[in-house]
Amino acid sequence: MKQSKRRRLEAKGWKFGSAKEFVNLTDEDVEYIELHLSLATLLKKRRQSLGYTQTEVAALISSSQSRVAKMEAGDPTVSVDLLIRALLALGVNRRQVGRAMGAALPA
Amino acid sequence: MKQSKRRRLEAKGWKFGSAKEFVNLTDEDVEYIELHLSLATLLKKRRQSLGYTQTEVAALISSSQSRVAKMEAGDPTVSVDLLIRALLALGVNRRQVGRAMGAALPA
DNA sequence: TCTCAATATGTCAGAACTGATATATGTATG
DNA sequence: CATACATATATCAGTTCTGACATATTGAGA
Repeated sequence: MKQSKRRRLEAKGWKFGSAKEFVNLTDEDVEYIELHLSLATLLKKRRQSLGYTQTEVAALISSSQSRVAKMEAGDPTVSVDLLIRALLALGVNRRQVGRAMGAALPA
Repeated sequence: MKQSKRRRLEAKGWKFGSAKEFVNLTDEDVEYIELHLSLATLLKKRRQSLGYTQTEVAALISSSQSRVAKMEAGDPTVSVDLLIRALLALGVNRRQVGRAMGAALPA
């Protein structure tokens, strides 16, 4: 896997295994992170296309603005479960969620 | 939504809101549960097609046989994150995971 | 520049999830 | 039937995730 891709992911705060000098991501790890980021990206796009603020979305899903911000930022402390629940709350169906999961990441 | 579908889901142990007399699932809740069960089904099929036991899969993903059993059974205490990580560990890529998420449930 | 709404970042107690363990229930084979 | 292996179910302490809160940063208008 590409160095550039690693750095892009690490910048979000993702860290695996021994963070000694250099992170060692397996292909599965990368697959998981990219999937996570794909959902984060969709959430942000969906919210914006609906014209909602993060605060409004937070209310919709009984969460908080700060957590919605973290969701959209691809923060590692946010679970895929939460991302999916947020998307469903914004009217995305599971087929669309699945589609997004497999989509290529924006550069 | 159909009564039969509700009962099928409730049987797995899924409960929402006030369990007073009758469960009240929103469409989003159902969408989430079905997505969850779709992944559980894929995991079981994938494991079986690879000829692994639950114990072997557990070792692969640093988990336990009992948790793998719960994963495959669609137990509500299993997160979608864990299901996805298990699938990735069995060589399913994120596109395939996404595809499965949107698939119709077996009757 | 100042203001203000939106978004981002850091922290933490409580809630949810996890692996481990024990044990029960299959389900074959001898 | 017993033994053996696979799977299911229950429980629980330790870990992770969560909403809430505080605060910082950004961006657009006046």
